[in-house]
Amino acid sequence: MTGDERRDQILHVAIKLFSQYGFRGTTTKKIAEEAGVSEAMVFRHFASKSELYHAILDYKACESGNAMPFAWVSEAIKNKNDFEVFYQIILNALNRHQQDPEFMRLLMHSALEGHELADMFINESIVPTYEVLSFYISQRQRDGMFRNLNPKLIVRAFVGMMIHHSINTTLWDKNGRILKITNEEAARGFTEILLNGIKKNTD
Amino acid sequence: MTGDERRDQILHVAIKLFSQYGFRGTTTKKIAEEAGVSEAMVFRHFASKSELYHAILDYKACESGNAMPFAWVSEAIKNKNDFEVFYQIILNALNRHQQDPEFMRLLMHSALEGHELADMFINESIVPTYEVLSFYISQRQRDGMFRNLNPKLIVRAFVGMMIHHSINTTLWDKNGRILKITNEEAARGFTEILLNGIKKNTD
DNA sequence: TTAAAAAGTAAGTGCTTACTAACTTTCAAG
DNA sequence: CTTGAAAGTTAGTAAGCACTTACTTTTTAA
Repeated sequence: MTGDERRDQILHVAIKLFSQYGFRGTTTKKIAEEAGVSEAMVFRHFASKSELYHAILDYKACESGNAMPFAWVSEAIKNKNDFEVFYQIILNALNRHQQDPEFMRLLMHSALEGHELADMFINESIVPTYEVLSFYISQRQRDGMFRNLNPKLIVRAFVGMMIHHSINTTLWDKNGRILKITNEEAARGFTEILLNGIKKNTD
Repeated sequence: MTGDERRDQILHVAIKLFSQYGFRGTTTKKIAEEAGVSEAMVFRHFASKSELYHAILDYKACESGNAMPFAWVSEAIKNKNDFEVFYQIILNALNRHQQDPEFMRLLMHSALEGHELADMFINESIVPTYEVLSFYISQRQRDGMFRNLNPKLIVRAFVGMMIHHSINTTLWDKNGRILKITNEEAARGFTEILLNGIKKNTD
């Protein structure tokens, strides 16, 4: 195996283990074992355990960060298609989290252990969501379409439904013991509840 | 200091450290240091580190478990006072989590590390919430007051707003950089959104 | 007053950890 | 072929871990 291939393989093993056991809970020995090499090889590719963690940051930043947030709903935002705006954002998030459940765990470990991944995610994903959505909501309030609730509170309710459902389906209730539905159904249901909850009663 | 006093003190130090650094991330040496005793004293009171963890379980179970879930909203449920039912449950949860932010962290560490505290919490707190509320919701749907959405999905939306807001205020957005409101305002806002979101449009 | 029980400690044990030095194997270019 | 760099290993190191043993000090009750 070439150097780059091996480096990549070790990185992926590390992502898997860090997401399962956290940074502190993962040993370099275990990483080496799972990668099928000696521990010394891990340290040939990554000077230290925490450099390995930072390599994961870079990798994850490249993988998801360049997704140009909300470009794909800008059309719906422009057309003021309320349902489409919220439905697409939820559905996209649920699908992404389901495809990459490791990332959710990695994120939570990082948040609890106080590493940078959590900050990175908040600044690059959560904060923009709050900004874009609360701007859209206050615009629709000025249009007289939404009731005058605190826009940030509405976004928190929205993000809450979304994240909590993701965490449930990928972490605690994997087999759907409490609730088993498709992402489309969930996205539709949450969007309906939210929109009816904040719309002015004009119909 | 008497034996019981010392035991209690060590227990509380352990709760604080486990909630901060997780089970694996907390050393018995650190616990002893913070308690101002030698490490041997920790092992005199608790045979092992994991017995110490289980003592915390018992302690937390006694502290919160006997709270007789939903006794205090049974009146509102009987009277079918929708607002009061949801408002009281959210407000109570937000206040409890704010008073004891350690518990949220302990819970999340436990969920990620696969310890029993998370299961305990889910079975004794989350599952009953789902049962009581989805029963109430389907009853109100039969009354023709709520729209026919999946009751469990509604509860998930509800719990999502609640838990996510708690986690935000106690973990990530402590100083209210993203959103700063009182628990009463949050509870009122979430309840309004949810109820308007699921009510039949008869007004 | 005294003896024994309880509270507390110092100094370890053997194992695991992140990390390293010194060595061997593989393999493609000259 | 041969040679030299890259891929790989073995066998460590010092520090840190949960946990123990053998000891000293303090408190309490007869």
